[in-house]
Amino acid sequence: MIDSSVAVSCSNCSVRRLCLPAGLSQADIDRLEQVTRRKKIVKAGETLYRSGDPFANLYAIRSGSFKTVVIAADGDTQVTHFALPGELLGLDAYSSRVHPSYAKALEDSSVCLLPFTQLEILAHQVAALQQQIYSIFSEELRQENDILMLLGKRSADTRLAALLINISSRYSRRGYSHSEFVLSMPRTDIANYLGLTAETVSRLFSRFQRENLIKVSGRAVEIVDLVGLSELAGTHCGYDED
Amino acid sequence: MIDSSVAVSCSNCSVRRLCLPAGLSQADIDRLEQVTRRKKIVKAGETLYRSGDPFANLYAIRSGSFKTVVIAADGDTQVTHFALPGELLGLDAYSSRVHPSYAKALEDSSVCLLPFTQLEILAHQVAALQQQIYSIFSEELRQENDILMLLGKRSADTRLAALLINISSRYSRRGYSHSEFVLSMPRTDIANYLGLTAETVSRLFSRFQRENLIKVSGRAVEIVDLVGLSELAGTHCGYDED
DNA sequence: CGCTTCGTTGAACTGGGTCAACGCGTGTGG
DNA sequence: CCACACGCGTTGACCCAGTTCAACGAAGCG
Repeated sequence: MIDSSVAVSCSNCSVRRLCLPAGLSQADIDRLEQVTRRKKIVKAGETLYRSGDPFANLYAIRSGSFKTVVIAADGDTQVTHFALPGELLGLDAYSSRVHPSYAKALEDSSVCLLPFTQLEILAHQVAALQQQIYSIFSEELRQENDILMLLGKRSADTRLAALLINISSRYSRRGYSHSEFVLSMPRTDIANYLGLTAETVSRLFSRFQRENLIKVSGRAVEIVDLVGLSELAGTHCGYDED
Repeated sequence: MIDSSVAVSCSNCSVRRLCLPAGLSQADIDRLEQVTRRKKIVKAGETLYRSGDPFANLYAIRSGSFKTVVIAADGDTQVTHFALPGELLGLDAYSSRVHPSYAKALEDSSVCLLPFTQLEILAHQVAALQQQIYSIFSEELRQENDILMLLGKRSADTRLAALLINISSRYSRRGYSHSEFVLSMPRTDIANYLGLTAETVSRLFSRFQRENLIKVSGRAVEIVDLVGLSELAGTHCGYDED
């Protein structure tokens, strides 16, 4: 499973500016690389970790994308995140020492393993890294607030609009087009994430297209009227659009 | 606003076992107390911090309760937490250095101020405290997952049942009865939190009483049939029932 | 090819929202 | 000390957004 031939250093990793704190010296980066050397390839549909797995690593996504899913006692599931390159998985496992959710690759993906105990030790020595960890935790909490807001009281069209804008801004953040992208997840996952049904999501895609907000062809999306879509979404949940 | 006469040491604080990591030495506790000496009284309806306030402190609730609320760009609000004694407020403000939500006291309350920069320094010196901070962050994320699950696909009765069980277990954790308690928040806040309307919540309280799951009288709740209520809630979201 | 998964669309149904009335407690001012 | 108002909770009647059920086309894959 673990392919060390994939090993690429942090300093030339395509997502480095998202993973690394700004103020790290070259020496610090070198030390971080010692900790993060192991990479892993995960094929589409494979799980990165399962619910109940012992917590050992955080995972930084280098390429591809994942969904994280929690399973209720009655077997019902809830998609809690769509994770894109440069984002971190596994933070919610620290306190219980067990992953409360599972992460499944939506497409062929590669991740960087961050053994948390080693990271902890390094963070203890490098203040900037420590702060970066706090910052990631905190940012994660803030984003959850946005999702709560979305699921709490919003109509179906608002939810989908907000998701599209969110994903758009996250793609643009990593340097890709913010107006054209290919969703890596099926409609059912989008529906589950938004607390809707796949049918409703499908109808909304059609309606958005009819209203000239977007163009859709399967999973390929082009945002035609960003302003209109943002208005629908209510501007909040725009996250950080650099 | 800040009343230092309220100052009580951590070592005899009634919620200490919730705030403090297990493995702290007396010397470490003494040092922590240096950092956490300032207390604040917040009357019912007053805000502890507002959305947009600069991030300076975390707040540990000593007594009373709070709701945290995020405000969307369009002015719509979402209650994201009900915080009870022993719980921590303000973690989501670290990354942006600004509170993304506001916290309002649901009843007369008192909190303990934790200046984060000082806490950070201390945590750097005391590993157990560092781990406790990670743990609290992580636990917070895990709990958000549960709430997401709730708002995602659950019916109204399931949501309310899950909230009641959640609150019950949190009260029992701090040593109070898990079967009888007084909700400190109005119906409208419960409804907002659960993504429902006050009318629906009210009807559900009535229905639960009719079905002999609970007894309600205004905000006073007695859980009559915990098993039945748990089944309705789907067992998930039971959190930690010690 | 046939089979399965995915997306779309239509038609009918329903859970929860909306609107409106009312009751109860509390606080306030005459 | 009472009258009145205001906030909060409850209940009823109606309605609609989104679900459910079902059919069907398209795309990926053995």
